[in-house]
Amino acid sequence: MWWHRHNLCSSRPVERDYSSGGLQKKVSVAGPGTGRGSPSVTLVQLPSGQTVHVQEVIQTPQPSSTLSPQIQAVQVVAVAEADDSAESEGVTDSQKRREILSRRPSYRKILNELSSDVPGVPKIEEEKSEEEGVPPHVAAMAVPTSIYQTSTGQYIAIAQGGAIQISTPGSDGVQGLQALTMTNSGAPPPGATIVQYAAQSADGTQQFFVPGSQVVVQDEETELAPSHMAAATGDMPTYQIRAPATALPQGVVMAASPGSLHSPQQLAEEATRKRELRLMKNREAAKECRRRKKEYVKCLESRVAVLEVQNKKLIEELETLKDICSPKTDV
DNA sequence: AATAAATACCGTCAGGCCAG
DNA sequence: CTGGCCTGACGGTATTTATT
Repeated sequence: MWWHRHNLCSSRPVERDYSSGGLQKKVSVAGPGTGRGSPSVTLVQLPSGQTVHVQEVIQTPQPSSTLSPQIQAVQVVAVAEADDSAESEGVTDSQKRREILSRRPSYRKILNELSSDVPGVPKIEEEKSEEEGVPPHVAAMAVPTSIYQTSTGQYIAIAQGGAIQISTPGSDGVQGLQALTMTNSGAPPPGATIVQYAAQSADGTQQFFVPGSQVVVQDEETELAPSHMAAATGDMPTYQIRAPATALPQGVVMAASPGSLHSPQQLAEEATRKRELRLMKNREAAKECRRRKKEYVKCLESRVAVLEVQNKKLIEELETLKDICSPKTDV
């Protein structure tokens, strides 16, 4: 069990919720004292119910150490104070809590600030690393206008210029990345099939039928269109992109180009598509955010370890100096 | 082995922040 | 001002650990 004050430099009231599996364990931190020149004292409520005073102490610059002048240490100066019920009651309501809570700098910012102070601390890259989701790969090839995720977890991105990108997320990143360019920029014939795509990858064969602006992406498990499935074999996943029919099976993602919306149904479909896209992006963002948070916590924990060692050394040094300055006098 | 508790992880929502 | 990004909060499931 661990708990931190995440933003060591923050003077705002924060509340940490280390909930897990429906059980909530909270560390409530009330606002620090208002005294400017003196160290600010903060009330911290531990999961056990104990309330402690936490005093923030500005570290003095130590050129020979790994500390930076901005870094604040957290010092527990009193333990087991009686609970302030009024204070804890005030934060139970979700609405009130949201009002109390305020934004803190992102983990990337915080960690980068730390890393600029401490050479040993690695920075969080501004760009996503290669093992992160689809967007980096998509952006590397073409700016996508539509991104779809199939029920099998594969991503399909269709760019403005007609490039189609298929990616299969694997355990350590996106695998089986493939791309093709549409050649049917002219008037599409009535019907579904315009472009067929079949690619042999490590995962198997993939097929695509691209009918102009409005497309349907689906996999083999939900529905098959035998007339278009020239190369569909076995259990290999198959996607079909074609003009939308009437009813869509579960798992089908509808898409329409923004310029061709007419009926309320199309508007609803567009809204659904936008929502799906937003959810997908947010999903990826949440993953990335959690990864950064983990990295940040690791960084803090390593700093704690370093500071503990340093503290120990300083105490030993102090004891040695004491012995030197005041040698025992035998009586 | 069965069960409970703890922990880890995920997707979604809400809302603040910020560049354009 | 707005759209996109980021992240806390929440509720859910899966996995691990402790207890009986």
